[in-house]
Amino acid sequence: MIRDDLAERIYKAAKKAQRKGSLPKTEIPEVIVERPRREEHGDYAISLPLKMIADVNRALKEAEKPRLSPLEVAGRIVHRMVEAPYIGQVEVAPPGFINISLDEGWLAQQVEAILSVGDAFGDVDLGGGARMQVEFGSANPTGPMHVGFGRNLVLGDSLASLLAAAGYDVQREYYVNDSGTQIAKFAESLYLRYCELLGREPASESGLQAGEIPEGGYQGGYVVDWAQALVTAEGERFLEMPYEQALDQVREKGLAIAMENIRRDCERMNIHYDEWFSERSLYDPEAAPELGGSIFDRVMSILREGNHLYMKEGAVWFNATALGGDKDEVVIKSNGQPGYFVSDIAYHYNKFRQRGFEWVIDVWGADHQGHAPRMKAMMEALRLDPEQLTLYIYQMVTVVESGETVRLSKRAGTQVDLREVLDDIGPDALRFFLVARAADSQMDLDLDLARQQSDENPVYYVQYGHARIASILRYAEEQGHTDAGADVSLLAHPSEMALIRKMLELPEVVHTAAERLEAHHLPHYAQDLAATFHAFYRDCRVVSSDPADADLTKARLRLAAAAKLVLARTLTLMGVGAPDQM
RNA sequence: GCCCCCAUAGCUCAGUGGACAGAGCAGCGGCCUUCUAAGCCGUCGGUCGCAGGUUCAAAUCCUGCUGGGGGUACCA
Repeated sequence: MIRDDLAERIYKAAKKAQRKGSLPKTEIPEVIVERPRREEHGDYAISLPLKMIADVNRALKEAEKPRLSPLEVAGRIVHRMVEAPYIGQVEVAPPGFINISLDEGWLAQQVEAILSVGDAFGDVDLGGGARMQVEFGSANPTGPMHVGFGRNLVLGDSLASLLAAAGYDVQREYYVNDSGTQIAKFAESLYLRYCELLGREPASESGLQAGEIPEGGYQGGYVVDWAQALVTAEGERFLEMPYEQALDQVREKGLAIAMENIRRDCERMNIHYDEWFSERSLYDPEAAPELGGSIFDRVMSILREGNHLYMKEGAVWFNATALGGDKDEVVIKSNGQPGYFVSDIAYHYNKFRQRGFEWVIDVWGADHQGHAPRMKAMMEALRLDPEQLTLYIYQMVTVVESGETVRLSKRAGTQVDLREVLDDIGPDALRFFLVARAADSQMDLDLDLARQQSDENPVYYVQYGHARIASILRYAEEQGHTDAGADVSLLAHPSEMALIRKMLELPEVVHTAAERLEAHHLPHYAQDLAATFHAFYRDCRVVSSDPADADLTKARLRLAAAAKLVLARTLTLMGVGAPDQM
């Protein structure tokens, strides 16, 4: 990448200046190459001289030599710089910057370079093929997916795409929480509604009261709908069997409906998982025959052997505080049921020890942030490096409708379904909206505003750019133009150069976004790129009817094709469609 | 109380310790007889929450304060 190469050249130039005696031998800080805001400062700016100046003058004073200005330091570094084909102008600017512009002849050739790389343009090698997992979107399968979870889905999926582009071998996984208290409550609620619809009393041993969703149960209207589906598909047969058996079967049916809903929503969001991992399998000895028992059994014995467990008040606790956690955590509840935390331990044992992921990212909402310290303690207990697990926390989405904050609870049935919003504003606009905000700032989703502004969503601006290029290419073909034998060195117009420059930023954006786990850079770059294309469109006629322009037309068709490719890649990284027509 | 995140234009938000703080939307004024006007051009709009500190340089780092969100369960 140009940015890294430049950094190295500057570093070497500074070293050489020191060797040749034009600069004193001070320590050279890391060379940071930035993209200046202002055009007249070139394509890249280096402020190294300013960072060095204090040390340099201190050393000069000790040697009883005259002081230097940062500008002079910059000049002496530049003097030792080795040329490169991509380097155009190199300037020093007050107070002590080194500004570098790309060579325009080289820039023009990059159109061919981009086209030859094709769909892989934008890829960088940060990961070196390391096997990793992004686990995201793992909503409890006890109801339809809530719109707030859309943020989880979109951030997780875009991160996965970014990391794949950055050279990691990425696996996308959904953790199906198909065991535990929530599922049990959900099954009871569903069973109760089922009885109601059939006008029957719940089985006496259920302890349920007709018409009364139990404490902590699910009140949402969808439970009635799903119960109705059970009635339609299964009739009354669940009432003709013992309660325990009926509850089991109702739970399985309910789970299937919930998962089908979730899968459908993911499909619509253009999210495709490699694996749907069942929590229940952690307790199933047959799921891990090589362990000679369940994964749960295995981690319990590891924890026991590591002296991480103790008894208190009838429950088994994990001693997280001894490993730097903030508080201890219940592993086996006093009723004998395993708590969620032990599932997490078993799950991560499976991820790292059985499946061998080198790096795992769990995408969590801020409402789960309290678990982070215990998760790190868990890694220690499993004798794993805590650095291998990244807990990626995003702040909550609050939904505002008619000027009021909607209280969101799946159990109370007051949530806004993801599907509703998908129907309103569509997946592309929703994805773009959700990915555009940094994960650590909370966001308000004003549904009225979102509906009203869905036509104004910047995603269409970007997609329109792509469609416009497609249209130009179609038109060119109709007019009998091809880009065969094009000579891209004819490209020299400032708007052509600007477009090529912008395209070349994609690898840097991918690098930065992947390194910092910040997907929100993508939509901002996409808008920039589209704007640069629209400016090119304004200034440069691509398909000319004048035979004298035939060569330029060919060159510009190549440029347009490259721009189309880069726009499409950027949209794809966000999971947003790149239409050829609007 | 303690822990985490946030506060930048009317609104929604970008902004690697660097040069005059940006974008979209909203507002105002222009531009279609040639490849898509879902576009382009111009204009209006800022005590970067407040107060200190570090630095040659702070929206950015540190401390305190104010305001908002989340957490602090044998729920997940």
